Amino acid sequence: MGDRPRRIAHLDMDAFYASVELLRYPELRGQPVVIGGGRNAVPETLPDGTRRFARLRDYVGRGVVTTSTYEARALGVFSAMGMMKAAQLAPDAFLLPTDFDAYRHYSRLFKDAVHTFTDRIEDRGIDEIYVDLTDLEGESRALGSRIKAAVRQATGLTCSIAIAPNKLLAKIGSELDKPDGLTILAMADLESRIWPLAAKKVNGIGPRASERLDSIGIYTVGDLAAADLGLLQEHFGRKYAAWLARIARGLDERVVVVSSEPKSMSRETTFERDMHVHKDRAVLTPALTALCERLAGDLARKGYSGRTVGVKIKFADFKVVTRDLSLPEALADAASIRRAAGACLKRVLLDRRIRLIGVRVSALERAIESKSLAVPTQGLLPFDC
DNA sequence: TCTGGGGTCCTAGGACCC
DNA sequence: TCTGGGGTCCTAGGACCC
Repeated sequence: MGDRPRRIAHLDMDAFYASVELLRYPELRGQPVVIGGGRNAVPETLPDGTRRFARLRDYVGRGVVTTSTYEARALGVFSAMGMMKAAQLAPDAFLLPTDFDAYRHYSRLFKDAVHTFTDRIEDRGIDEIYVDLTDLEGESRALGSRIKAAVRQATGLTCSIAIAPNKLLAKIGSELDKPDGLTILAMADLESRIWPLAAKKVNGIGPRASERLDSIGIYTVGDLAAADLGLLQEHFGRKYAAWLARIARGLDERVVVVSSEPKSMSRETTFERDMHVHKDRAVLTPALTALCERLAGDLARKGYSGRTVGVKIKFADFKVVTRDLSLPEALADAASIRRAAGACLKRVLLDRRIRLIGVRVSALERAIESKSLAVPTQGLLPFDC
């Protein structure tokens, strides 16, 4: 193609899960609503046709908030917050269960709508995408408006879009005018619009890096741009320091990746209470088997097998250990995964109560004809020790 | 009343091979 | 009695993202 400057859009659906729920339950519009309850949060339809909703104060368990409406966010309730803590902040907020089938449906609708403009789309999960608009005609703002209108037409939902010279700036930009935002960023806007932002607003600067930046007096992207490279290298290593220096200048060459193959698939579960390795064997062993069965179902449905099986254990103190086992041939069936997982588990010192167990299959290959591979099962099953 | 589930990528050491 | 050096695979842990 030509040497036109790149034009990259980042599109982010606004409060996606919550907004999908409001399509279904319009009477909750304008209310604080939290998504993340279990089956007991399913609304009850009364004889007169009105619905009764669960309230956050009624929640009991170890779940976290998946999404909340802007009204709930105003009360301090955000994604990933423990539900019990959220219930303290907003006891009267309405609570709904997650319904991933519905969210996947709307995800398909909005992505299909954008596909009518271009196929240069990178999937970034259920509610966001990058779009390479470089080869499209039209001024950025007009193009952005048309895409937003198409998404709204297809789904009834709003999204926020930023169009910028690269993915880094587009991603940051889509947050700047949420919800229902449209932001156009050029390199010339770096100093006025990006440098004032907290460093952790940058995709790739998480809680740990952010904390360490704070500790050396770097709070904003502008601070980062002004920082001495040597200082950054001392604290973050050569590679990450170089990356930090580049992003502070708004530089990012990553391309929009239109298709990719999965690298791993996994299933995990957190128990309602921490499990005792011996006393709760009757819970743990079937739970592990069930995870292997669900994982085998995922692999079969998507047509993959894998050569490496791994287990994950999170103890009551939140310490996580993993064990991997690579096999001579790819496998995909539940019994083989279960045997390999059992072999992995024997290498874990199970000396504390267990909060979570998980199973993963990686080194994936497209399963033409997946063979089941016998892993030697000698001795006791895990948890039976 | 803390802290889910499904992913990706990076690092780093050791084994093993040439 | 001096111990080089790639390359690749495997494993474990951890940061980060949605």
